[in-house]
Amino acid sequence: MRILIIDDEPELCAQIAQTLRQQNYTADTAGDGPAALEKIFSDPYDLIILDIMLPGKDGFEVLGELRAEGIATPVLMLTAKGEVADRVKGLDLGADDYLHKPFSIAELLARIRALLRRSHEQSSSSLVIANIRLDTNTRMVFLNDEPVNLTPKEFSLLEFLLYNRNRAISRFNIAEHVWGDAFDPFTMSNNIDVHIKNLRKKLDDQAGKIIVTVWGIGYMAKDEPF
Amino acid sequence: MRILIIDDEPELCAQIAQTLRQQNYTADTAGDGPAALEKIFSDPYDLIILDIMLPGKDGFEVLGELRAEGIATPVLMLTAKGEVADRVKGLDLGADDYLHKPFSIAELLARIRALLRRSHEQSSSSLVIANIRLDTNTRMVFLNDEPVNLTPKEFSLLEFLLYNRNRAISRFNIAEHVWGDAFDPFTMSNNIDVHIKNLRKKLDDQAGKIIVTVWGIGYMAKDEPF
DNA sequence: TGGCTATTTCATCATTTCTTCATCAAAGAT
DNA sequence: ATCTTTGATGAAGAAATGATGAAATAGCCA
Repeated sequence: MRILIIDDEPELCAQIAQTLRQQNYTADTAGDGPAALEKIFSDPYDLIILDIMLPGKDGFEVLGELRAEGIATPVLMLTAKGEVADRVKGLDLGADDYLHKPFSIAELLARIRALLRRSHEQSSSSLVIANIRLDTNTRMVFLNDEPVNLTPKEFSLLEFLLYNRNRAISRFNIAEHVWGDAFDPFTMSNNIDVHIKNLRKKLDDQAGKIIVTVWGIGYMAKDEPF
Repeated sequence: MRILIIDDEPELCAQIAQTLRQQNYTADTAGDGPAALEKIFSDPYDLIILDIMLPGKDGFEVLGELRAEGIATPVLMLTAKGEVADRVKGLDLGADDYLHKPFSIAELLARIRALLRRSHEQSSSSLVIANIRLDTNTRMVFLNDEPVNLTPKEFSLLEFLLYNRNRAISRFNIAEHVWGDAFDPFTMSNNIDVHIKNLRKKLDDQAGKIIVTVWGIGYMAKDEPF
């Protein structure tokens, strides 16, 4: 699950992002409206945490632009002001929930779970491809109904590939989603390739039948032998 | 057993919560309807203690929403008014029992036990895994039919793991369920790990055969050696 | 209060996972 | 066919995570 945190206090952003990553979400941050919108448009998120008070373009404007573009991602707004007027304004614009600063991390997590459940409640928690089944709830993966032991990174990587099945995914995209902010776009290492290799090995994907290499682009999880 | 107390008097909430924790329940509290619903939806409880008089959304509304969402958790309603009308209204919505304020703690505990017994009487009170048997009623644990002496926290932890057998459970999840509100998400201590260690020792789980470590996530109680 | 037990914290060690790097293999271009 | 670019692989060091023993603190009961 990808979550974007939009707040002008870097420490708060970092703290929330770190907590979310510990919960196995993929968390990105943005310090102002334009940066946030750019990230959202370039690749959609599952949830957006949006502070009302932002320099330049404020939270309401960001929310308004989002909805105007037809992006229906759930938005959890953070507010220091407790006025009803703000609340109403946000609701009109399509905010999904509110949280007043200061808040406890426990409460934030509870709201996030509630919003994600609400928006995803029709979807199953199992991603299946060929003889592989990945359960996003229990974080377990089965190969021919036998559990496979994946490391956290391997799991997230496979989850992301399956989530985008039959679509070629660039390494940059993978890094962005699976590693989030914690990834260095200038690294020369072939870190991702190594994880792909390990995944293939564990999934007995000897000929790269399931995780296909897309030359010059990246990788793809393939359903059918086309 | 997780119990949620919904009342707008913080002292009463705290007092009940403390009493329940002494009885080895996991008790959370909520001061108003929305906060309560949030908690209930984000993770179900075994019993809900609900005051009728709440600021904003009253107890009946909360109960109505719960049942509308298909949540069948037993609800014990607290009421200061003794009217028959209220009683009928609550029963229509699916309240399971009533208690008139002021009440004695002893009576509250008796009702709680009765409700929990009633809601769990069809299900067995024994959780068995490998050569370990845990009885949720008597709070006793047997290893090869020999009683094992577990502390309250150890028991709750094992109970929770067994209740979620063959599912990887995160430390956060464990903390949330076994410690409830009384847990600090920012603690740096490895408290849970220590309890796991002690459990393994007492259960003679030398190679971590029963309580398995799920790297990067948490722990899992494993049935079969797959 | 004092003594007992349970719980939490802390420091350290052990293990697993992640990243990097060097080298080899494969695909595409000329 | 050869060259260039891109991907695959094995191994080693770095980093992160978990296990453990012991000490400190908190909670309970007489």
